[in-house]
Amino acid sequence: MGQKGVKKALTRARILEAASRGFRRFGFSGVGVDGLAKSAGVTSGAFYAHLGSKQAAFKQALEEGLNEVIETIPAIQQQQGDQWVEFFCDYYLSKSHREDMECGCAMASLTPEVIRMDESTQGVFQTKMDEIVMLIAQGLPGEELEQRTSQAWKLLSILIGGLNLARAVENESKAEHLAQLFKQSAMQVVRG
Amino acid sequence: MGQKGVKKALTRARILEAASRGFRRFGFSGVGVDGLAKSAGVTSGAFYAHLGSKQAAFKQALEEGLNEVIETIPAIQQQQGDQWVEFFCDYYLSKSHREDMECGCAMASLTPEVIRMDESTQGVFQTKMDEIVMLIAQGLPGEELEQRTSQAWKLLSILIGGLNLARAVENESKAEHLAQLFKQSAMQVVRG
DNA sequence: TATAATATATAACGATCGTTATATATTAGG
DNA sequence: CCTAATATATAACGATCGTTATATATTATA
Repeated sequence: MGQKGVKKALTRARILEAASRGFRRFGFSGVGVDGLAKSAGVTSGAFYAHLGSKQAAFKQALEEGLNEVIETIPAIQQQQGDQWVEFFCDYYLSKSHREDMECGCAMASLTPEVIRMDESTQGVFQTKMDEIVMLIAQGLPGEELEQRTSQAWKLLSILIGGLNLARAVENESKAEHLAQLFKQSAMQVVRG
Repeated sequence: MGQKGVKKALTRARILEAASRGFRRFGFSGVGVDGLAKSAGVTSGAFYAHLGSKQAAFKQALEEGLNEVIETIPAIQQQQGDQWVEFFCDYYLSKSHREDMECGCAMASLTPEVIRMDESTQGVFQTKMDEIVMLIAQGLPGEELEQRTSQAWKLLSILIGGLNLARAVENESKAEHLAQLFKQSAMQVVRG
């Protein structure tokens, strides 16, 4: 294959990245294939050649977006040590993350979309979320894995719900205030 | 005015109700004006005569949906007494509520949509959410109102995030398991 | 360099989008 | 009953929707 295959893979990655950003920012129905292709610097022909269909593109964008979380969490755990949860919550509810839907965490922006998707796409979501929860649980203090898994799910519900709530609030200082509250709430879950 | 005005108001209510259900189920961009009008038993002409535009319809549907919450919470508080929070959480994360996006709580289904709306619509959201939080805070135990207000916001982030997460999970028994977890988490917030 | 294979663009499809203008029922007031 | 007002339906607008078929570049191989 050689250079050609590499270039093709790069183009596919660029289109998928653009689709991923578009879906996060505008939602599945809020953006069209032409728009997604255009923001990747190609036309719809290339979009379909690489990703198959809009639905298939969403599924792949979802998978890629959750994979990003799966790669990020261990990195944070290693970098931050015992304080990783606080660091993670801080980042998750930070102003910059609140303001950047397009490049923000796929869990927060795509979960409401997944609800309306077909079984197969929901299957991808479920598999990847289980993986994410496992990684979080492994990094939590405590003995019983089951309890740490429960804590991880609780943590996610607070972070996802909290980020969406804070994002929906127009007033910036109010959003910041809420973010602080939700961080407290998240940390409380971890402490038992 | 008489009978004519009454009939008009009823028609408007029917169209708004249909719009509200459609937006909750499919999202703002996931459903069209023709579809909303049809499910109200009218055509787009009547839709525009009564609600003005699709955006305006969303705004009014949002307001009506949050008003429903504002009416429901005091009713539950009065009916259930001290146990009202548990009852509320139970209902909020119940199977029937999970399965019924169309008639379910507007906070959960519309918050992700509000993020993408204009400032004016976000203003409606903010005003109504403040009212809801106030009602919840008034019904919580504890002395300081500020702390109870904080608890109310935390409660909402868990319920909204939790409901969306549980809804996105295809496996029913897993969804039920998560719902139980999120209920625990919600109750923990209230207990301090 | 000629040819085969592949990657992308272009063009078109019918369908639906949100919206407006106009036509047609229906009702209220004289 | 007739007429004015009002409520709703119909029809059309240009735009965009997701998708497919075809044309055109570009590249690899021989």
